Amino acid sequence: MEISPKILYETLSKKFGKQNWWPIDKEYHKKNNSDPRFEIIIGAILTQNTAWSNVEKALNNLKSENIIDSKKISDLDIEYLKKMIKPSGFFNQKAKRLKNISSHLHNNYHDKIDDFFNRSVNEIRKELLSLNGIGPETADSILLYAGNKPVFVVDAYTKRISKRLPLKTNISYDEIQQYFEKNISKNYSKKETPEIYNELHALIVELAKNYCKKKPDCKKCPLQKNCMHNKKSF
DNA sequence: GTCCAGGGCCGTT
DNA sequence: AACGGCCATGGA
Repeated sequence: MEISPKILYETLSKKFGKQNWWPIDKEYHKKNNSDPRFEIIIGAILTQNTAWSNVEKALNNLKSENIIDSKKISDLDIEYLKKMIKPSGFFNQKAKRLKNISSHLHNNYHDKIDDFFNRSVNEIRKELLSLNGIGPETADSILLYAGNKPVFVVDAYTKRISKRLPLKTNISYDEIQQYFEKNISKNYSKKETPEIYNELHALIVELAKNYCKKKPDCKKCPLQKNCMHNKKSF
């Protein structure tokens, strides 16, 4: 059976249900009158090539000191910040990256995340990519999950699945992204695309963690009928 | 002990 | 343009 991003989304959402990304502690932000979008920005950097369970430990350390805040992080002693985020790994470079984007938001937008996001996707994306430590996936995660922009996030899992199924796309970041966005925007209304991108990326992560692993577990995979990966003819 | 995780940078070819 | 080494912790 022919596979497309649309079929992928329908099949996976039937199998796994709603994913409710980005995982966010809403109670914390209500209590502290802080902006959950900034927690997403921080989390997007901390989770670079890192298991989310480790990111949660780092985020909890920051929350216990109530420093999920762009001004506070840009003022914070970097050695102290390293200690706080240590469980998330790569803490030397990540501490720099966190201070980097925090001071950018503080200096240029006076910590007003609304002003940062209230522009065109292209403008925001270019600005994010210009910051050291923010590549395409981190930028797009911030755009989609914090900014609610219609941007599909490509990660290592998406590349792996695209290659195995295979989907009719090359494996570069931009080509896969355009392929998904073209197909989804063709099949759904403009209003619902951010939500579809949100779910689909999270569903792909779920699929890759449980079935389409490095060593694939194809026996009960929900895409077995669509996938050519372990078929003899392929 | 080994492998892997919701990447990105930098140097080499 | 493409590729490899590097960054680091914690759970399986």
